Amino acid sequence: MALRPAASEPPPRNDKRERIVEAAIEVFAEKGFAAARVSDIAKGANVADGTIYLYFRNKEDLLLTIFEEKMEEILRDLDAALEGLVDPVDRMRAYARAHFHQLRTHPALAQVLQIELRQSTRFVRQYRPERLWQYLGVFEALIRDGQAAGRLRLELDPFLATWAFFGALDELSIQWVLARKRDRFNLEQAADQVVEIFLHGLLAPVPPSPPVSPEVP
Amino acid sequence: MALRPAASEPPPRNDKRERIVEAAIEVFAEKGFAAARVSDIAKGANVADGTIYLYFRNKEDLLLTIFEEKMEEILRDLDAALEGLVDPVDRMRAYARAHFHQLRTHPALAQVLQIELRQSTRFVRQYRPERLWQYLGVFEALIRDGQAAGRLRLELDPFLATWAFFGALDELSIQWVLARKRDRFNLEQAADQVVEIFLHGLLAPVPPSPPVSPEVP
Amino acid sequence: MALRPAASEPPPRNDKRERIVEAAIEVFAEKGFAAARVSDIAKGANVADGTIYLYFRNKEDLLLTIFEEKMEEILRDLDAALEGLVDPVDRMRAYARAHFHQLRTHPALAQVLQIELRQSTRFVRQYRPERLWQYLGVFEALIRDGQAAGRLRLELDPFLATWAFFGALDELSIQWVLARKRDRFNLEQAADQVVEIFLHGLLAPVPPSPPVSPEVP
Amino acid sequence: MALRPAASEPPPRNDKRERIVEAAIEVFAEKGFAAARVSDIAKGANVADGTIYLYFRNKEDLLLTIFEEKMEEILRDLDAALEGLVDPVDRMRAYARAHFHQLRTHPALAQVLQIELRQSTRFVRQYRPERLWQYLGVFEALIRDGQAAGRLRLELDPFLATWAFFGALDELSIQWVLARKRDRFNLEQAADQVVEIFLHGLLAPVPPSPPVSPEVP
DNA sequence: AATGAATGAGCATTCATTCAT
DNA sequence: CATGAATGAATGCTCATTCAT
Repeated sequence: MALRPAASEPPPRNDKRERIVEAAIEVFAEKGFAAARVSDIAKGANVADGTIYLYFRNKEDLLLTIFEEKMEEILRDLDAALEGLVDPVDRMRAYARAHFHQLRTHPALAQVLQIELRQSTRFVRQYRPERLWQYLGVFEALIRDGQAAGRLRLELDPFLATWAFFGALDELSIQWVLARKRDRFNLEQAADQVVEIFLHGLLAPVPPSPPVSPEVP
Repeated sequence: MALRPAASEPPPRNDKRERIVEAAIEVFAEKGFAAARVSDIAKGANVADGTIYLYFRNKEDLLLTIFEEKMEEILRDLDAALEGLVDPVDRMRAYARAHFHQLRTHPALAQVLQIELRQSTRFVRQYRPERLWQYLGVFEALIRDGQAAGRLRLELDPFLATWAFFGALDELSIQWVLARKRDRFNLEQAADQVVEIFLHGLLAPVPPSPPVSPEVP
Repeated sequence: MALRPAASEPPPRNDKRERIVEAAIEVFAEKGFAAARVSDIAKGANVADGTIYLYFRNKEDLLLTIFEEKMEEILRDLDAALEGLVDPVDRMRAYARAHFHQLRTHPALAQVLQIELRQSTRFVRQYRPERLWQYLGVFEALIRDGQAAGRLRLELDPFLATWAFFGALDELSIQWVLARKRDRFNLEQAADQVVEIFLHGLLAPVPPSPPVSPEVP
Repeated sequence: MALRPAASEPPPRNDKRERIVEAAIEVFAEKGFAAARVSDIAKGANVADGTIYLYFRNKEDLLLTIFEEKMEEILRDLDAALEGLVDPVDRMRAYARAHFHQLRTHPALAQVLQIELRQSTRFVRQYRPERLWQYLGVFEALIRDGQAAGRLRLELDPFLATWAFFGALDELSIQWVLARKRDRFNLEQAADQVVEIFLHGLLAPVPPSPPVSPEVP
């Protein structure tokens, strides 16, 4: 009698649903949301077209589901990455690295979240992406904490700073995703530079006030 | 015999073409690129459907044309805004303000450039947006100049810094475009804060090195 | 331990089958044959979708079964209603009343037999509704008997008369079924009037031949 | 050289629309409304599928349009057939003959109006078939006039009588339409018999009161 | 140049039916 | 017998684009 292994992991309870989601990520990434055919996704998942509609209301629901479920995973990873770090500077760096690490390890998903999701009118216009706000909220909290601790400047609006930081990461992400030669891009280094900019700014430290007196002989 | 007035201003050489472009901006902004019907644009421009195809290859070409032509205007405005400013800091501030000023004065166009343009698979994937690079190039040059002049830190990659800065502006732009209550957002202030962050960073200035406790002998 | 009552009545030998038929009548009547989903019927009958196919070949077979089985009941009722009546006039009146009584007491079934059944291409075009002919045959026999007995006019084709009578009843039935305010309609009175028309016709009796001779003094 | 008649009738102003209607009648009659494919109709009319939607909202609209427009023609023909006839009996006979004449001369249309139209949920349940009421109204008025003139019995409800008469005609029409061997059916004769029944009823005239047996002393 | 009627490719979605359990 | 998850065929309709006038 075949014993199931002492339930270490629950067996893929919903094999088909999972396969559909994964296939959809691939197809959306490859062909774009609008051009993706439901039947392509079904083929990719090795199910019948109609099966998709047992699990998802329609094609767009599938896209939004990818966002919801994958963001949840990403949020968990982010929390794990920041765990134990208290210094805002450390947390900021870990945040940026986690963002880019996710990107590198799941490029198709990244493509979907970065590009395709925005093709959904409903997502961009009507949907309130709670998970995205949680994601940003982690950064915003980090800034507020840093301000409270006196480590970060009080005169900067945490809300603006958060969007600016996210925008910077996001733009670089998009460029990386779109870049044909992704190697040209060092994501880790990019993460560090962005953090560096946001921490210290672009300005060169004021040179030790060059002796004002002219070099007149 | 009707004489044309002594060409003081070039007569609106192509009235219809212009009307189509403007109508397209409005319709794309309102309904989104995918949902916008060519016949809606034609109606808005007061021309027949077929007329659009005398001036544009297809619907997407119309979108790309909006990008090309409007970016050209925007670039001219940007150049004008930076004219005479030499200090990288001044130029950076003027750049951000010009960016947001454009946004406020042409919200429908902003909506199209920020949101709808990205719905075009071709734009995002195949098109080489030369004009966008010019736009970014102005900022990149500014950084290189600042570095050369010793005003900006040399260890930062101008390319990364440019994308990061543009991403920050862009993200805030999107949020402003999508925000229902746009008043809640002060664009001028946002511009200054973003520049402030990129110049000085988020870190609070190191407190004037609290007397390190004297090297008491 | 729950004992079944000493089989006074044969236990509903096929509970499920019966429930499916009744549910189908309700669903067909409410949503129409075409719009009725098999799963709706299954839900109404509290069985699984697949169970329906253990008892019926397909959805249309279910409709035809309703016709067959219910017509059988209706025929029994009709026979009972005419039992003992020999005079063609009495039988005709009883026939019409039974027709409309059935209508009033089983409106959902009436809706199905009157309206939905005709939506079935197969029923209308290919099916030879034996039971319907039996139903009509009762009337036709009644006419032939009446003719044989000298009570009814010989020059009228019993076949045509039967269809005409049935058509009259049927049209009034449809109107009653479709009428929102069914009360406005008195079915018993309608039955009597239809019979009256078919018995005596619409013509006013010739006035007692007004004394042909002029009232000349 | 073929001269067009001095613009007596406007040339078929909308060739395509007309062709679509005629093709739809044929296809609906042949395959039934539900089974009729829009592309079949388009093919029959020698137009592209999409062209149908320039003239009709959808497939059902096409069906209802057939009803509306053809009933209008039929009503005109009916009026013409009754023109000049004043006696209710004459009018009744002409009505029945016109009904069946229409049937014989346009069997495909008859099939659609008799059978397919009833397959349209919307027609049967929601639509108020004004044209049908006009058609019936002609008969109802005829009865009222006859009653007013003392020719028809006052105690019969004109409304019921109308539906009964229409039902009789309609049922015979359906049988004729469905009959494979239509010849077996003599429509003119059927018309006359139905009228005969509705005028005089089925009852044999009371035999000249057989000498009630002599008043034997 | 301008028109707008006509075209027809293209695809998401439904739901009756099946069949492994 | 019963289940209900899975199947996949089948099609009405839209709308970007064309082209005869």
